Amino acid sequence: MAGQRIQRQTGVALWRQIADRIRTSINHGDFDENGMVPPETTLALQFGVNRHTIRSALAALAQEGIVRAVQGRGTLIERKERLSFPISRRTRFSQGIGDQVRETRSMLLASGEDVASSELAKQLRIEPGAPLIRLETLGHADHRPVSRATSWFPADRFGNIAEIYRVTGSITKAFKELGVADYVRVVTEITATHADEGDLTDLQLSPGAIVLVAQALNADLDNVPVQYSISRFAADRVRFTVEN
Amino acid sequence: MAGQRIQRQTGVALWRQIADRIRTSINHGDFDENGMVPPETTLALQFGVNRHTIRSALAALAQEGIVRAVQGRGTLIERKERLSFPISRRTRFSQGIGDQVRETRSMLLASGEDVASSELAKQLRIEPGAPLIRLETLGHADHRPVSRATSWFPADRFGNIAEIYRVTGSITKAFKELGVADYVRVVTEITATHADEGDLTDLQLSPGAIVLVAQALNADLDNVPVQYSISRFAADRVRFTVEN
DNA sequence: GAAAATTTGTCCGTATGTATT
DNA sequence: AAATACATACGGACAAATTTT
Repeated sequence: MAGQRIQRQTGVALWRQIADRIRTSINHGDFDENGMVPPETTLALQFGVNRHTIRSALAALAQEGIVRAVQGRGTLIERKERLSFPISRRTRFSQGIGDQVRETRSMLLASGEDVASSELAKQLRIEPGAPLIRLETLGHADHRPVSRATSWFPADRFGNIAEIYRVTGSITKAFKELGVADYVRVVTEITATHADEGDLTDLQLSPGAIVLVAQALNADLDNVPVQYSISRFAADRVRFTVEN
Repeated sequence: MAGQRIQRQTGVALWRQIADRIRTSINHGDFDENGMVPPETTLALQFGVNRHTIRSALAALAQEGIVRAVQGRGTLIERKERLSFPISRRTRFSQGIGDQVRETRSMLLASGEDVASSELAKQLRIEPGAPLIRLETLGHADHRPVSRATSWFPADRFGNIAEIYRVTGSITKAFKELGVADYVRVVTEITATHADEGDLTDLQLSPGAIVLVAQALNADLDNVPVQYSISRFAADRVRFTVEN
């Protein structure tokens, strides 16, 4: 790992740039041999900064719960994770990552009624202005938040999906109760952007963090659209895989 | 667009957080009506900062070529773009986006020989230590850089692919000359991270910018792996679409 | 065309945060 | 731990260019 250069006077403090890179390295498995981060003096040399600056970066990571400094021993890696989300016709939140974590949980943040915008109407193949149910959910894996999603459902078919979801905590189960035995992913659109205010609080991120945004359309087995959703994933914690 | 809150003392300067949000809003089409950004005083009020801080943010965006300030008139939006990259069995760089831009171009930055790491060997289904050809390429669309990629090919089959690519500027054509009539995408892995030093120069980004990273495996029609590549896209300029 | 209002550009000074030594 | 240098953020005042009245 040679010449990790860091840029000055870019509006991002050196300690934060370094913290971001160390976090990435940890998730990439660069320090797996020892289970700990290199000594502060080594890192200071590598990044070309003073040891105090490295200490600020490690303090930030310790605050996030990613590392833990032990006097006399070093800085231990507490947690590393990047969950793999397969994207396929059968994409679901919990099933795909079921073998990677011990516990997945989904909670309802809010729900309400919207009218279809022209964009939503086009996707769901309904009339603009038609009533929709909106669900805002937060997905956890092993007690860590990984994604927040907003989903829209045609109100005529799924008028009380919010209540059912609140009880079951699963879209798949809610669909089943409402007569949709199965559903498939039609298309997924993936972009990346900086975390907004809601991401920072809901996903417990720090400013400058990255979110992967997946806009997805699901349809029932008759190919009638049943759900359009916009999900925002903490980019540090996930990867998407597309198998063809 | 209410209450855009901004976080202080997080290691990320206010002007950079604000610049990132305005860039996102521009790409999202929030200011399409006038083709310009709201006045500095309005933005200062919205973000709850001094006008000077807004000016720093807009100066950064002007530096990127995204906006242009005109005294007395306002701050005009110069450019917004997000190319759509379909990911499927038939994924290629130029063909998928061919209808979105006037000109695509690909250039060879560097080439060389590597030996297969354990990870690369596993992906390409060859022995670790086997010789590989490495190509580093830069993809342009309409004279703007959009992606930089590093690709590896088994040297026994594709010993002089670098030369052929240098002439043709196309992986597909190079494969054809080397006896691979057609090839398909086996799997794509998508992550997002902050731009590194190479991204900043090659893709003309500013620090704190985001890159979408696609790690892809291509195989010939006998399902023998022929290429493993890691491509880094300027996240502001692209979106990936997965059709199932 | 002239005046007023709007909007960006530049200058001053002060306080706090960041990074090095 | 303390001193130093630079970046960041704020506040105010005024100039310059453009649009509106």
